[in-house]
Amino acid sequence: MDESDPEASRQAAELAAGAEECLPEGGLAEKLRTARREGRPLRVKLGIDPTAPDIHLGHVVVLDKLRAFQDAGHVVVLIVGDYTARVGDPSGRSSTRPVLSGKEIDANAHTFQEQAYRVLDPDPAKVEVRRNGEWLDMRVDDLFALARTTTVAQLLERDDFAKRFGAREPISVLELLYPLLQGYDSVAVRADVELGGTDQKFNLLLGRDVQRAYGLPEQVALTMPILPGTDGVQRMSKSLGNYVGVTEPPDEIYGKTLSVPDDAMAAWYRLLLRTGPDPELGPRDAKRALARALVARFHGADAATAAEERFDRIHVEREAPEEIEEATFAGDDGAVHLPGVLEEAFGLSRSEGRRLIAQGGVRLDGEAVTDADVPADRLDGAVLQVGKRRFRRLRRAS
RNA sequence: GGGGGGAUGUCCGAGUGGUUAAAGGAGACGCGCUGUAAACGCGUUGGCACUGCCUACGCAGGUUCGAAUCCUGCUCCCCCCA
Repeated sequence: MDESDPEASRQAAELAAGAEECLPEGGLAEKLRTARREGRPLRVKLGIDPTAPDIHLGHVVVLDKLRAFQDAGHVVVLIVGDYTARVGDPSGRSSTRPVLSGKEIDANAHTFQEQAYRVLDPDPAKVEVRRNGEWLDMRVDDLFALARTTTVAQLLERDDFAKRFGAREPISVLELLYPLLQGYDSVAVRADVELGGTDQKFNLLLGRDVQRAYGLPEQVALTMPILPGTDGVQRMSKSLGNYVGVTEPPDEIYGKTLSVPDDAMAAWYRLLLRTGPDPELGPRDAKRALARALVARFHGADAATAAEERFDRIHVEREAPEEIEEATFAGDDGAVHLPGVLEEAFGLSRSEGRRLIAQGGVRLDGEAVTDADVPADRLDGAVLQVGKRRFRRLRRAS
């Protein structure tokens, strides 16, 4: 390899820091040299799925890396997978995912972009947003040409395909086509680098084959480690419900972070803060510091301090928070049936409310309620609490 | 074209005529404990002003004193052979 440009090698090492893999070996430095020679920035691609627009911390790991490329003067190409989404999810075993309308995709793409810009530099010179419908809405001849670039055996090498094929589980033809379509995106936008989680490794590498088939230079595939979700085991994902969204309020980000099992804490530190925990701190304080740092990142330092204070007040001191949302209840001067109030205030079903009362999970001004019927006088102005973290101040409806 | 298998509660999954609102697990929720919305233990987990009633096992009918379980038709899914 050409070592005449140590600057490129240095920048490549810096950009690949924290990545799981950066393939091929030396490819990134080579790309940087080429780009410099041609006097242009690298085009760094990320594909996004417009069916689940909310960005969570798992995305942030990849977006942070994109940001690093931007800061080094390169251009990020976000590809909204509108066309692939319109086709619908082919694997839908139990229920077919509803095919999104153009309007929904627009709305989702907009939301995604807005949230992604909390991490990315929104400077139009540094980010380009494209829809793959621009080029995937192709003629059948062109689709045939694309399909010819790859064999079924190649596609079946992908781990999850291989497993499903081995287990005699269904794989639709459309699913097999997905990696090709994604690869064609790289052709269309002339990607120099494509990012993704480690689960994307196959697709990113196949993109190289597709590019080569179209006579284009092959992209570098850069994969980032997968962030475990709040359960500490499975990858963070919206559908698994173990995610922390970047637009969530400070208290949610703080609390959810504290609920992460200790085992996963090191991964969160490494992937989200790019440091380790302070070795002076015990696990509890290390996790609190992590939670503060994450809230501060998306809401500012003051919000982080405030979120911690509220958390301590509710969970450590077991007191009601200072500010409580109000809820009204209808009642004359007699007894009020509490399950109805719970339904009104928290959206619980009445049966659920009854159960909670029976289990001592409902409190009025800190005292457990034992009877489903409560005098109206006792409710007005009182704090109604369900479990540890749901509070409402009651007001009689006038 | 032929043959076989399947659709059960939020999810996975047992149940093949009678204490079955439906085993078990996961998830969720509550209580206790605590270092926290962690871990662990216990409990709850269709709806309804609830010692009762209503609605539920793909959809629509039927048989029966009685059906998730049997029959008929329909819809959808999977596998094998060609």
